[in-house]
Amino acid sequence: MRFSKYFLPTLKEFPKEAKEISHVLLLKSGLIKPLMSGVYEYLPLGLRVIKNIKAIIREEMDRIGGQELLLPVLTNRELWDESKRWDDFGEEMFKFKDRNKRDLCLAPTHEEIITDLARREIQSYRELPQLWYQIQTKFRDEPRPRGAVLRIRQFFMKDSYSLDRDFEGLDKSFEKHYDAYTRIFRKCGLDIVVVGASSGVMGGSQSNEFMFLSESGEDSIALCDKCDYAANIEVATTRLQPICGEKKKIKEIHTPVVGTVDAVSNFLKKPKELFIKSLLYIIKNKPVFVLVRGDHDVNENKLASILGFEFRPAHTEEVKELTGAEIGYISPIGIDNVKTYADSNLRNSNGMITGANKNEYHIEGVDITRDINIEKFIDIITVKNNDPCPQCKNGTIKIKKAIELGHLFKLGTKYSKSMKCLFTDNDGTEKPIVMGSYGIGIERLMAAVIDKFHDNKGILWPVSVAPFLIHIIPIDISNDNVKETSEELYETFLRENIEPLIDDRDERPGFKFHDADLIGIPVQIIVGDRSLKEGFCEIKLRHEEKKQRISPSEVISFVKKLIFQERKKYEV
RNA sequence: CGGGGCGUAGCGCAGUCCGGUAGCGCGCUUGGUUCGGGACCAAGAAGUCGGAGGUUCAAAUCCUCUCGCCCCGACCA
Repeated sequence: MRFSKYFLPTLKEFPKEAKEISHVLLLKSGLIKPLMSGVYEYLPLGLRVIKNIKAIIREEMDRIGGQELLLPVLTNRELWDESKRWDDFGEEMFKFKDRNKRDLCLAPTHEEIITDLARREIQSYRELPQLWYQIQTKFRDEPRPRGAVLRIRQFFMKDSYSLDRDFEGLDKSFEKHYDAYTRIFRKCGLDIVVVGASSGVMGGSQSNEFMFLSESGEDSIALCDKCDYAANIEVATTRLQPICGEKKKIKEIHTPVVGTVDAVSNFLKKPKELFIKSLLYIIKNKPVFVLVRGDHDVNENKLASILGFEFRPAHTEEVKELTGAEIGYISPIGIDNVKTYADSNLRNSNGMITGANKNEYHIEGVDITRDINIEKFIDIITVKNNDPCPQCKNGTIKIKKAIELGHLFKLGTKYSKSMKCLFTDNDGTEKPIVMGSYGIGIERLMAAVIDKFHDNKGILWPVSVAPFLIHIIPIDISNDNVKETSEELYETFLRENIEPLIDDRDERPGFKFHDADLIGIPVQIIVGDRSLKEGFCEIKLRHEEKKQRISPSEVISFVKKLIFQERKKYEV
């Protein structure tokens, strides 16, 4: 490709709207352009990267027996009503009506479409298992798109769906994907942490996320510093030492400060873990107390999965009406008609402090078993940095930011049951197909690669996804010697089926070097009059400082060797 | 949805407080000089001042409404 003809609008200045490094470099190096909030145009250079990423994914999906297909993006409401997800997705779905006033939506994912296809076409256990995948555009009306392609409303996703006869089959399909994903991300040069995760609106049992550690990430994950424990903060647990204070009688104490744990603990000069934080929720129109230790917060994601999605924090007035006190001075003590759930870590604690249900008063000496009627102890807190690991003896949890690149779900029979996707097993009975669903966000993957491979001048593409492998930089094209040599190299590489980018623009060297470093093509071949007179070109890897002097006739074989070596780094 | 910021030439911005009919840098066009890390000189082209309404002799500037974008939070496979 000739730079002079290439549509590659690099920016000279830093786009100030961009905060995350991947966002900055995607815009600055002319890979993408914004059209509207959360929707981007993929320019030629960016599309090349996306194609390479897709190729890696296809290779690995095919390797595990995946069959690529293409599904509609435009879908009808009826399908989504069957799984109840027309409502569950809610506003996040792009919904509209056709000319006949029929409800349609742009598919945010394709479980329903796959399930519908399978129920129409799969009849017998003999036709199972199947592993179907698609790489295509999906739509989600995100409340807040952010970080360029980190969270967008129209995006490419590789989604695969496994159809199995039983749960053992599902386990196998799941394992296959686990391996394929590991290979895919390794080929892209990314280190990945696999974490246990919540399945949310997808449903199903086991769910694993493939996380790329990055400060740009929107997810928080809990990692143990001693063992392999890793979980999304939405589901991460801990095992705190129970607080066993002195057994004493409960006693009211005056606390004339704002009713936050922070303020009261400061006022009483008592550590926060001695407090029981009482929160009042309304679950299915009924008030419920939720108790957590003062130094931790409730995890509403856990709350939802245990107590159901229909919940909300109680309003100030409701709290006052029920307890007679402001939020901050409340507790279940003395309030018998409200169910109370406590975090498991509060089990057996005593000598605790909690609200007195009277403004500016707390109670001390609380023994949770003796003084509070607990309906059930449940895992309900958000894990914090330095909490003890729930899995090993002496590990400590560290919280890290991460970008979710892939997600594996064991859907089980959620969709096949509700949509009657049945097959006849060898015993003659009809059974629901056991399903799994496995996604990878393509643009996020691209952003993650940039996040990992960049320096202060620009991107350093790994050869596995690089838009071009070779960037020929003639220093001065008005010099015949330079021009001829670089053109000859260009033509030769083309004949070798390696398409280089050649900067044939009549620009000054510095200008070209800056663009070259910005767009980050792995191998730079610098052709200048000065060095040609001494009989060589300069070869430089973008990610290394050193330049190597190679005579023009040996450039081709030298560069091919270089590329071969670079490729090895990303082989699996 | 809450908080903050911003819409003026292709890009980045000044001008808005205090109203007088639009400017700077980069880029672009033409000519020339240059040419190993974002060159220089000269001449030029290019703007519904996001949109609508209002106040005024006069609005980028004041008022009302509205559309959009970005960032933080809430939310979110």
